[in-house]
Amino acid sequence: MVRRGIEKMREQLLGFGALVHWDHELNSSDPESYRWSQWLFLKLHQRGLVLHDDGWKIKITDYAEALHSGLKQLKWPPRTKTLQRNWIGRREGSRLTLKASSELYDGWEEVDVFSWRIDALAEATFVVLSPEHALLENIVDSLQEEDVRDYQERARALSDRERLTSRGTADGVPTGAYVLNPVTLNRMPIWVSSYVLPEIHFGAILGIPGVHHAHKEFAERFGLPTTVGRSPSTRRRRRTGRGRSSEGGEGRRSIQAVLEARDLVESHIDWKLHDWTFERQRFWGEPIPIIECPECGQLPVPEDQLPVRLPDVERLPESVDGASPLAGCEDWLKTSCPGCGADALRCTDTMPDWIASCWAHLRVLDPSGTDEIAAADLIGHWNPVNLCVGGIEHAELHLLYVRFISHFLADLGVTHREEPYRRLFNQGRIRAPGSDDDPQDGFGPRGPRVLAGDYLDKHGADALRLHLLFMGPPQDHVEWNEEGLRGCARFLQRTHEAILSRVGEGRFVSRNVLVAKHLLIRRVSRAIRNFRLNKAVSAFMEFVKLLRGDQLTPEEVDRQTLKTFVILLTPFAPHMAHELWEGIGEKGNLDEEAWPEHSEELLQPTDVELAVFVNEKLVDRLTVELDTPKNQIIDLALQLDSVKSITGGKPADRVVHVPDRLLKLLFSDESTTPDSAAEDPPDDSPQDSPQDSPQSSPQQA
RNA sequence: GGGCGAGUGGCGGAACUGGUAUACGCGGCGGACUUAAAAUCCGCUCCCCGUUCGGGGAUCCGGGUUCGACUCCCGGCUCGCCCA
Repeated sequence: MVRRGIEKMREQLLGFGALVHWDHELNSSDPESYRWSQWLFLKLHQRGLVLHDDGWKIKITDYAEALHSGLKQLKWPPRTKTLQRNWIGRREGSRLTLKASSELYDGWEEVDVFSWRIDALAEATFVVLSPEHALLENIVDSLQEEDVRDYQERARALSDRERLTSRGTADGVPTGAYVLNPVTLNRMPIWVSSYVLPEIHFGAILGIPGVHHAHKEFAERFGLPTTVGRSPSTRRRRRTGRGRSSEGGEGRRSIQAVLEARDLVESHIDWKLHDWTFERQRFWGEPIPIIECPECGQLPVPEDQLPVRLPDVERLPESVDGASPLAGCEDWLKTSCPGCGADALRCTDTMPDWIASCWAHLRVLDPSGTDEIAAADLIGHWNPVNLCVGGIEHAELHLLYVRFISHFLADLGVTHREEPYRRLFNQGRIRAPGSDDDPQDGFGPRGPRVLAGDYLDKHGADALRLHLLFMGPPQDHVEWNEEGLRGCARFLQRTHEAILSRVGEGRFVSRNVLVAKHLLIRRVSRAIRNFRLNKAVSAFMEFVKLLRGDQLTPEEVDRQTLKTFVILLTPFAPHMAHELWEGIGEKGNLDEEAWPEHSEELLQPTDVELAVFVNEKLVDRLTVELDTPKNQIIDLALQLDSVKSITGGKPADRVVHVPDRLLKLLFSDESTTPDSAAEDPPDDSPQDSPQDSPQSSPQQA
């Protein structure tokens, strides 16, 4: 089935005129290919980056700092970088160790909290723990114990999303326990709320209602104190949001120093990023190359025994109790321990599908090599990827994982660059109309599909390509519509006719044609550089329109212009371009033609048309030579009939001149509106016009 | 709930660093060719008022900065995307 899908895809790409290096094709379902996922796992395992407690995890958090700072050098869209940065969630602050106890509890427990506003510690009034917090085992007051148990039970049923969603209305229960505020020595009550996730901030939040709005809401809802009785000196600190003012900074440092001396606090960087859950219970994934031996425990599969293939099965085994279906493949499951040779079992978990795309950009360089992921010289030459094109939906996960693995491989010495993709472009998706209305009905996971093949047959590959590009800026999501497709097909026909009918007609090249040609080169090249391909298509359309219009005769369009046009068109409509290339009698290989360059000098006009404004009104246009001095332009403008009819030939009170663009003549009210001037009260308004001349009746011109 | 982004004609969208809003295409209307239709070609097409000239109003809404704002700032509304 996979093979059939690939065939189909390949057929469509060919039909679409896509240029693909087929000898670099990578099929991640091929064991010889997915062995590299397993190889990678073994390397991570070797370096101690694989964790196994509740499940398999990869310690991506070891690379948090590198992934955060590595973003700086990348030429990526700013918003994608922001998404990454937020996802990694670096926050500098302090880890504070507090003493916790309760009425009936004998002694003190320690609890760590994170805060980036330790300077406001004196204003802290409560602490909230996540329901999973270990401290809850010990110190919950017996009166509250049942409530807390219930609450923990309920929280377990919620997804992280549901827990975070409740922020504004976060619920919670008191524990009856308290911590001591080391500055004020006040007892601060400990609460439990599902809003606090166990991975973040040590699973404990220090409630400072005076600083954090959300804390204030929480405190008010449950009748917790929002201020401290006395007013500590730190209250003076201004609310500067980020706490970047020198005042706040100093306050923070001094308190920090005092607490540090008492060993209660230390600088800490908190990350939102958490370790990568690296297991799935699916059949279709790379098996995690681990063998469980009753004697030796978990051992990695030796590298020379890779790949661990998926078993050949007629039908998928049922998955029992949420275990992987692989647990039902007995022959596959049973193996021998690589350590002692005894009977042992394979790990039945498979890897997440993100993993293959973490190394694919290296493997495609050398997909048939058997000894290494790719030959070192090829990696040296091609890595990192110059440009990666992918949807914005990959901004967090894929791009984070591939960067992590790339950093890791650089540490291993496999590559010499940490970052995998130097440049990134996020293209949008094309959605079928009404995607959100009926998301059921066996459509794809992203809504109903639009099948390229249907349209290829109808109007041809070139028309479809142009239409796809012309629908909108490539970085935006657009809704599919077929309407414009005919327009593109029509454009191609007109182009065909326009070019071929001019073969052999040209006698010379006029300046107009030359300018149009260079303008086209500039527009198309720029559009490609900026990924605004829709604008390139517009440029072609305008050029063909000009060619066919009355303004140009066939005699003034030389052969070189036709040739240039065809070269520019090639990446957009390759089939048409090749046909035209032959049609205009060119023999060479079109694909090897150099990309045309435009001349900025030639596009510099000798005359420019200025817009002439009187106050806010566009009144006329004035054609002058380039670089005509301002005074001269003003004189010319004042003599225009259109201007005189309004101003009566008076000089302007003020002039704004934007070279080569516009000239704006500003008059005070009285001089342009005779009626209102007459009605104006005698005492003069404080309008400060430079030349103070309220002659109230401008004559008609 | 959070993060991010976007709102321009009937529709997709142009507008370079704040400087003539609506390029290009679709759709619509009118015309040409045709026995007729399709296809093709030509013209018109932001809205309102007056016959053309013309006048007024429009870039989601409300403020601000500026001679000048789709563009910059503040507030609001709506929609979209993502959330291991």
